[in-house]
Formats: sequence, C-alpha cells, structure tokens
Amino acid sequence: MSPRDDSSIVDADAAVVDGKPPPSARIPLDRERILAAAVRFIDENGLLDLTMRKLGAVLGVEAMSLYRYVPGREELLDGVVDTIVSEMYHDEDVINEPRDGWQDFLQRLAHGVRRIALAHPIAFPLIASRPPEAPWLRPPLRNLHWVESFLGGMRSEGFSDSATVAAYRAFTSFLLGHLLLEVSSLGADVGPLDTLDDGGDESPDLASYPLVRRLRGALAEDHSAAEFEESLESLIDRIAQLKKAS
Amino acid sequence: MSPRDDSSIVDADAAVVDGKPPPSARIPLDRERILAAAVRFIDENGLLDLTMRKLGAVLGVEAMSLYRYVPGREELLDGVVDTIVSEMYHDEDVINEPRDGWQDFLQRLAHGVRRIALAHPIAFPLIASRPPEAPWLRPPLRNLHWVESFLGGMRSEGFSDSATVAAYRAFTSFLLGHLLLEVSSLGADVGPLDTLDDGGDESPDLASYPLVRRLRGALAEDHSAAEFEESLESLIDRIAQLKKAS
DNA sequence: ACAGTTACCTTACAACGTAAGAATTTGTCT
DNA sequence: AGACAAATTCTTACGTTGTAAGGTAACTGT
Repeated sequence: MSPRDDSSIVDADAAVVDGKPPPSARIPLDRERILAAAVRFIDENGLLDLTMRKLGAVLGVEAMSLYRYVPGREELLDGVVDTIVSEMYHDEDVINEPRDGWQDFLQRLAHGVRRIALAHPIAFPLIASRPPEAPWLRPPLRNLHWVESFLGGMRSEGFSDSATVAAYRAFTSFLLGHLLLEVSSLGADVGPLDTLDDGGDESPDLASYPLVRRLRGALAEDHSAAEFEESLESLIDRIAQLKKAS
Repeated sequence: MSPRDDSSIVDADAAVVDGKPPPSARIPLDRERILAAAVRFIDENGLLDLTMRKLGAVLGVEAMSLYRYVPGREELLDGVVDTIVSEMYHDEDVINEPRDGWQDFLQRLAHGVRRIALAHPIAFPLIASRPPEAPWLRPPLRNLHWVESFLGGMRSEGFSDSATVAAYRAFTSFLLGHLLLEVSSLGADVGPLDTLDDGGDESPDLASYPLVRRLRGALAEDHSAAEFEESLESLIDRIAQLKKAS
C-alpha cells in the first residue's frame, strides 16, 4: 500500500487552488510545499517530532522523496528558518525604507518580526539557535534582504557607517532577547512530550524562596506587549544617541 | 571486553584528586560526575554529538548505566543547564545581596552570567532554548537561588514589588539577547559537523546587497564587551526610572 | 508507441534512546 | 574467612531515526 492510496492525506494539501487538477493528475512535490508543510508541522507538533518520515507522510510521500528537493534534515531546518523570516515580505506594515523617519522605520520592522514570532511560537527558537552562516546575519534578522534594508534605511537617515552597525547590533539583540522570552512563555519548547500538561502547574519547593513565592503571581503575569513597546522606545532613544555621538 | 578494561579511558576522568584510589578500587558513578562529563563533552564536541553511549564511554561505562542516575537524555540536559548556571555559586565577584547599591549588584550578576556564557559558548544556547519549568524562571537565570537573590536585592534597595518584577524581566531579556548573540558569533552552534571550517568563509552572492557588502567588515568586528557594558548601563538607567515611577 | 527523463519508492544500514533482566561487584554479618 | 543481600553495571533487544543505493513507475517529447 503506497501512501498515495490514502486520499485523505493528499487532500489535506488543499493549497492547490483547483487551477488544473484533471482528477488523475499528480502534483509533483517542490521545495516550497515541503518547507511550508515543515513549518506547519513544527507549529503543530514541535520540532522534536519532525522527522523525515512523518513530514513525508503529511505530504503523501515516502521520506526519501524529500531528498530530491532538500539535501538533508539540517538544511531543511535552515529552509524553515528562511521561510518563516521571509513571511515578512508580505507584511504591509513593514516597509523597505524609511518614510516617516528612522524611528517609525524601526518600529515597523520590530513589530513585523514580533508578529512572526507570535505566529510561530514553537518554530521561532529555531531562528535563534541555528548557527548563523555569516557574522552579519544576526538572529532574528536572518535574511540578507532585511539586513540590507536595515542598513540602507539607517544610512539614508543620516547615520554614519559605524552608528548604523552599532544600531544593527543593538536592534537585533533587543529583538532576540524579548521575543525569545515572549514565545517561551507561550508554549514552551514543546520538547519531548506532546504538550505536557500532566498533573498541574504544581510549584516545587518554593519554601526556601519566599520572595519568589510571594511574587510568583506577578511574575507569571504577561505584560509582554507593553514591555516590548517600552523597551523598544528605550532602544530607539539609545540609537538616537548613537547617531549624535558618531 | 568490558569498557573498564580500557584503562586509558578511566584515567581521563582525572578529577579524582588521588585521595584514596588503592589501585584496584572502582569509583562508582554519581550524578555530579555524569553532569560534569556532559558539560565538558558538549563544550568540546557539540550538543548533537552528545549521545548516551558516547557519554558513557567517556566515563568508562555502558550507556545504560547512566540511567541509574538520570531518568533520560532530556533530564540530563536539564541537569546540564542547572550545573552550568550553578557554577556562579563559586564566582566571588557575584554577591547574594547588594553591598554598594543595586547598580553594582546588578552589574556583578550580569557579568557573572556573561562569564558563564563565555566559558561555555556551545552549551549556553541550551540554557536559552530549554523550556522553562516555571514562568518565573526566565532564561538565562534558570535557578531559583539567583532569582530569589535578584528579587530580594531589589526589594531591599527600595524597589516596589511591581518595579522589582519589571526589572527582573528587563534584566533577563537583556542578558539573553546579548549573550546569545555573543556566543553565537563565537563558535556557532556546532551542529552536525564537528567544527566546520571547510573551504573558507566565502560569502554568498552579496552582489545584490551592496550595503551588506560594504559594511561586512565592520559587521564582523567584535565589540561585544564594550557593547555589553554600554547596553548594561542603559538598562540600569531604565531600571532606575522604573524605581521612581513605581 | 517508444525511449528518455523525472519523480517517487523499496530496501538496507548504522546509530540512537531506552525497557527488561542477567551478571557482577561491593558491603555486611557471622 | 565465607555467604548472603544490596547496589551497581552490563547484555540483549526493540522500535525509530537519517540517509545511501538502486529499482520502478509516470510523464515527456517524438
């Protein structure tokens, strides 16, 4: 029994807009479909559950078929990172060059990345933990297009070369820290267990940590959005000083 | 041939301070030795190469012997995280409560965490990517002792509850962002390949990204230390305002 | 209709995490 | 000293993983 016989699986790939599927035609695989399926799989089942065989099954195909389009699992994950970061191309609120000052430009970019992180809370840590292929591709802006856009935007707004570079570094580490913590408080890593909610959120022996115990309610509250705005403001202030100082 | 027969392996575990090894005694395994070996292994060979069998071999033991002290691989990694974070106990520059103001207190703590990150550049991302077991244990401060210390320190310096919590959040995301990027530019993830320096750092098609190309020298420069200091200063200023505003 | 190309499948292997139980070492009591 | 009990480690085994090698089926252009 070939996997193709199970039509209920193939039909899950409903992205074919009914353009031209004369009922017996086979739609060949392609890199995009594979990467899109991988992103969805990670979002739904976690990174650890993503195996070549299971991903194949989702696409109605055996594992080895994927190797015609992707060199291996590691490269597949790189592709997933790229796919996710590239989603920002279709975000209309993110612009390619400043229109109302660099502050607005950076705000839009930062919010764009944040939307991506929130859209893929499980997959986002991948963006952070994959080794960067070049020192100028700092997570989470792992995309030459956006780096170029960032650098160009700042230069065009009167930043010197060195101020631009310093701003880039401050911007990326701000984003990385904030967003990583925000998504990690959202659904965790989904590591080994499939959404572990065994027992309950029973706290361990907080007896010897009275302050943690007293403040644990406040510590569990989620103010990510407001904190993001405030920290971003503060970062922008800092970048403004970089501009002057250069 | 039992692994014990290979004395060259056992002797690699030279941590026995020659206290009392009458030449034929067998030193039993214990959790600490296992975790210490795991940390060293990750630092040297990367996370992906760490398997139960190989870790066993390093300790002169079969894989299954480890399961008497560690429930499984995942928990072993949790233990590794804890071991690394706990190294800060022996850092004399990190103090448990403020002595010269909260600014100094936070500076010491931040530098302590940074030293740990730099001491374990390969293992550090683990600290960031492992799912936190509670919302108040934010990476990279994944240790109840230090969280308690942080909260207590701030409270004792006149911070309100809510300012303390806000400071904690700002502090952790600052550390996470900065240190993660700093170590990632240091030795990368060391993923599948064992220290990949094949070929060269040949850049891809930077032709269509002129600014990245022009600034790539500057972008590759390492100013981590100075940037850390500056950002930390700025963070402390921000926290000072939190104090007043509360 | 037929040959060539492309896309997919089958089979196979080494390495992994780990369950179950056997074998060995160590400690203790006489 | 020897003998039993407890603690520790090893052996074997199973299911799953990534992926190399080569076979088969489906589509293409003639």
